[in-house]
Order: sequence, then C-alpha cells, then structure tokens
Amino acid sequence: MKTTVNVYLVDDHAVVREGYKHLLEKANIKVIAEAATGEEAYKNYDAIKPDVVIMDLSMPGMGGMETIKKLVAKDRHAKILVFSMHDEVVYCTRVMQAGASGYVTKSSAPNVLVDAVFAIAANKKYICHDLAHKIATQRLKPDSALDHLTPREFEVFRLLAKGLSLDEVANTLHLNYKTIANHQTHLLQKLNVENRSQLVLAAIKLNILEV
Amino acid sequence: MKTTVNVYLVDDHAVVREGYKHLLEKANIKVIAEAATGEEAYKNYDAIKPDVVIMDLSMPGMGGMETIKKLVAKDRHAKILVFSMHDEVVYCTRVMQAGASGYVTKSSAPNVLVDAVFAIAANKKYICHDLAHKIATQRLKPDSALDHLTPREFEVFRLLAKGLSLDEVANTLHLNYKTIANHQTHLLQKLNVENRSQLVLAAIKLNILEV
DNA sequence: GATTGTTCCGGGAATTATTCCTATGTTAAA
DNA sequence: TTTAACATAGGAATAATTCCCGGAACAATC
Repeated sequence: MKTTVNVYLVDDHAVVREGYKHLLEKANIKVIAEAATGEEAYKNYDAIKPDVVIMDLSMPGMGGMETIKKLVAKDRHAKILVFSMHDEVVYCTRVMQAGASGYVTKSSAPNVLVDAVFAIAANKKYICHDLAHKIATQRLKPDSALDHLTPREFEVFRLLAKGLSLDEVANTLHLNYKTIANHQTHLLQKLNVENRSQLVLAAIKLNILEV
Repeated sequence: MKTTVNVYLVDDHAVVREGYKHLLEKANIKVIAEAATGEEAYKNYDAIKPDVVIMDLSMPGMGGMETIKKLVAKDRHAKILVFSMHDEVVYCTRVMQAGASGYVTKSSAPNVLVDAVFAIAANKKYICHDLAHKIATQRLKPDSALDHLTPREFEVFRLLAKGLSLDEVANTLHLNYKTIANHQTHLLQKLNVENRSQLVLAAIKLNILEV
C-alpha cells in the first residue's frame, strides 16, 4: 500500500487550486499536476496517471460533466472526485451516473476533502454528509420528479418554462385557461417549487430547456 | 506605515477560505477573522476592524451585494475587495457602485489577489486586468437593457430570477411587499418581458444568474 | 360487464398577486 | 435653487391563482 496519494487538480480558478494544494499536502496528499480546463485535463491524463482526479464542475469550455464522461470512457478505472459549489442533489446524482467516484461540496469542512481523497484512493465511493443526507431525505434516487408528471402536465411544464403565459399555453393546446391554471398548480406541487421562476429554474436543472 | 495588512475573509466555502488564508499569509497578509455569511460578516465587523474585507459574492442569505451596501452604510471608509467567480462586467460595475474598493475574479493568478489587497490597503482602487480590459472594450458596445435598470431594480431582478417570491425579496431587502411588487412591474417593462418566467430566462441570457 | 383508478377537462368562490395611480422624502445634477 | 431621477409605499381596481368540486374518457382488473 502506498503511503501517499497522487492527485490531479482540475479547476479553472488558480487561486483556489493554490489553496487546495496546501491543504492537501498537509495531509500527505501530493498534487502531481494541475489543469485549468477539461480539455487540458483530458489531454494530459494518460501522461500523468494520477491516483485521484479532483475536479470542479463549472469550467469554461467542455465543463466538468463532459470531462468526467470522456475520462471514464478512456480509463474506466479513473477515480474522479467532484468538488463543486453546487449542493443540489441533481448535480451529485448526475455526475455519479457519469462515472465519478465521489462528490464533495465546497461548503464542506476542509478535512472532508482530505477524507474523500483517501476514501476514493482506497477504491471506495464518497459523498459528503450534507448531500448524502439530502439524498436520503429527498429520496430522489434514479426517479426524477419528471416521472411523476402526466403527459399533459409535462407538456404544460415545457410551454410554461419557455416563458408562455397561461393564456398562450391554453391557446396553444386548445384548452381553457382554467385548465392550464390547474395544471400549473399541480406542477408546482409535484416539482416542489413555489412559483413560476422556480419552475423555469427547475426546467433548466432537469435539462428540458435548451438554454 | 504598517508592515502587515489585516484582512477579514468572507466566503461561504470553508475549504476555499482555508486556501486563501495560506496564500495571503505567505505574503505577510494576516487573516484576523473569517465569516461564512453576509449576516455574520456584518454583525462582527465592528469588533474586528479589518484593514480590508475580502468578500465572495455568492453566499446564502443576504448575499455579497447587500452585505457590501450595509457595511459601507455602517462604515463609509470600509475597504472591501470582492473576490468572485464571475467575470461579467455587470457584476463589477454594480459592486463598485455599491461601494466596493476592488474586484478580482477567481480565475486570476494567485498573486493578483495579493496585489489587490495591498493596493486597497493603501487606499487605492483595484480591478483585475481581464475585467478592466473587458470594461474598456464593452464601453463601445450597444447598451444592454441592464444599463437602464436602477441599482435597486437590478438587485430585485437578481433575487426574483433566483426564484424568490416577492415576499422573500421584500424580507431580504427589508422593504415592503408593495415596493417589490412595483419594482417587478417596472422590471417587466424595462426588460420588455411579460411574466416571471421570461424574467428568469432574460436573466439567464444576460448571464446574471447564480450569484 | 362492472368496478376501480387515473387522467383530463373546466366551473365557482375565495384568496392572492399585480397593476396603475398617487404621494412623500432623498439625492444628484444643472 | 430648481429640476429630475430614484426609492419607498398606500389605495383601488383588476387579473391571476388556488382549492374544491364534478363529470367524461379510458384502461386495467376482477
């Protein structure tokens, strides 16, 4: 068993990388390489052969999600720890599906990142507590909120999220205004949001809008 | 002249704070206190009396923008350096209007942050190069709808686009519900949209979401 | 076939949100 | 000093939304 873990830091913020580096090296985790973009990370991965890749999600260009998929396609044993500012369950489940081995939010305590690196180096999965708890309570596992929408509701959802008014949706679908109003009420309940703004934001998160 | 600069770190990400700290202390800049929220930062400011406040914009609750305003209202000599992931000109200009002394993007090289702290401690303004350049070139561009929004309207716009209800916005900004309702009406007119959904979509198009 | 469950459609009444107009104090510019 | 823009809200009218309801269509099950 190796005594140190070699990590590859992928984050577009130089200052932030600099920060992690110090934190990790205090814990005997060695940062053997850094990258500021997904493209760069992908290109140099073979030459670097890190034990663990620590990756931010929000990067210019390819982005974290796409990078994870490409890295896993290239090396299906790649161990990728996502370190993101997003504390939404959706992001976590999606990156884990894409092949990541762990997810830690940036609001976690510093030692959580260190723990996660060791866990993943030891071939385990790691999800930080706050998110694990959220997943457990929301029990939003593979079934998306979308699955609970009826076909009609989904249709109305799409149109509302595109910015149409209730009237416009009603005309588009040749229905009464009241019908759409009621559908909207059900949508807000099923998607667990409180207003139209959040409905649009939910649509974006669920990827049913091209932004 | 003092040889060290005392800074107050305000960022909701503990790991990130830990990172800056090391970076700053290598440059003889002392982190004398930290806060994870705007509320906390505001409450403890008097007791701490930092030379410079380094503040992230995206924080839960009050948020960076509102915090800056409140800090400046309390101490009009407060020196606030905004350190944000956003490299949009809008943010920079809004924040400087609100009373900040400098703006550095997180994608800047580590030493830029250090330079900025010293510049601001010496009572100067500091805007990182990439943004300064953007501002200079964008001056020539056709004016965006955003330019016609008043500072207050911009603030309300952001919060509404994040999915807050009128009530929540009113509470966040400590204003009456009716005031926000009226601001919203003006926003819809100025941005030439018809409803809240389109307001969110406009916010996305204008890149002012996720702060 | 009858029954049960689900979706879909909309009405009515109560509630809530939004507009439009007005008015005040403040601040910045001319 | 005057003017203009901004921020703040109240009142009254209007529009949107919810909640509860019932009926129609359809499928699956007994």
